Amino acid sequence: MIDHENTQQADMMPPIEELRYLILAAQREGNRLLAEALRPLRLTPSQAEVLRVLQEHEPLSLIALGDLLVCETGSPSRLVQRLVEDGLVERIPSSTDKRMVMLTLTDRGREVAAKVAALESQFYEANAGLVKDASLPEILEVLWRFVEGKPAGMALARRVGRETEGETLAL
Amino acid sequence: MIDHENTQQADMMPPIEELRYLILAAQREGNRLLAEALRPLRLTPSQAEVLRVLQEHEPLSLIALGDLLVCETGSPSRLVQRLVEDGLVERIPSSTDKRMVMLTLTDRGREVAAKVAALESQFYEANAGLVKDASLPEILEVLWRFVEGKPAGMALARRVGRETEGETLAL
DNA sequence: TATCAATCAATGTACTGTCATTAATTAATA
DNA sequence: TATTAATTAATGACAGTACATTGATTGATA
Repeated sequence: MIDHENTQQADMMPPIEELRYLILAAQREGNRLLAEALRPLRLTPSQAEVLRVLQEHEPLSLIALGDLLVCETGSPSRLVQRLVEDGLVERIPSSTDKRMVMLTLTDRGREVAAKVAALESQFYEANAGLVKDASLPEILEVLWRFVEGKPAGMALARRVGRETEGETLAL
Repeated sequence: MIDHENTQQADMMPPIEELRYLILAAQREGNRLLAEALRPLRLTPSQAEVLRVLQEHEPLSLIALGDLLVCETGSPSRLVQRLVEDGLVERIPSSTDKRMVMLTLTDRGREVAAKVAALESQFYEANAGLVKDASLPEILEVLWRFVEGKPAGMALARRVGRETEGETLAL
């Protein structure tokens, strides 16, 4: 008999569905924690990601920034706009290609980015205990398989630090 | 010497940060895939979650629904509003408590919910291959540890199907 | 019963995220 | 060179998400 609808264990959610919702839940709650930690800096998690990416890769055009962000797919114009208004990021029209805008951190942007990095380190340390070192690689592997080739996965692939090796990227 | 800032492997992202962004990326891409699959039904993933929860737990007040949703924290008034407008959900003012509104699926809502369930099954089957059965329990455990006690985690805990056992819940 | 606190739903506000479209510019091709 | 296609950034539209507040109702307490 097929365990289809109403057997003894009826409404038991299948583990794969459980995984889907756990990923959703973890993302939401992680974001909440991070948002709270970032509030004193008056930054949202997405804005913080922009600062951190610029910190490590500036100068970047809008499209190049977008290719490094996990938090957004399209062109992050509006995300950057607020950071410019807040004096953390500077937009310099490219002289060679009049379509492009080059983004750099202001001095204040650099200071704030450093604070973000420190906050994030704290956050990671606080939560490192939840993951046994042994299981971490397996978890990473599964998640990588799911996102590889997709926009957010490709953005992350460009950022995990294998840039200098150059063989796995093929941008 | 502490591997602090600029050694050989300088900008290597720590695995815990990699995990954070992988969870973000997986959530985003999963949502995108699901949104695409749901488009023929003219439903968003959040709306689909409401239908599925109602399918298994109706009737529900708005607040009780909110306590079962992973996709949202507050009261899902507006989320439900669209489903009512589309004729999938019905709102019946409670007679015993005039503050409450009881939500049920319409006949069409039940049909659509069944289609959603079928689509989701397809989605899970298509992606089941990514997870080795062996590693799934470990992954679930890690994610559970992270979300437990938090709103989204509690919502999910109420839904994974251990309701009838009753010992792990303590709502 | 009268008062106060808690609960439920709704709503305002701001920001996020996705998709589609537009305008300007550059690159490719006839 | 002239035309067409592709690229870059910006923007409009819409739904989602978070947090705070409001108004009505109910429950608890004096």
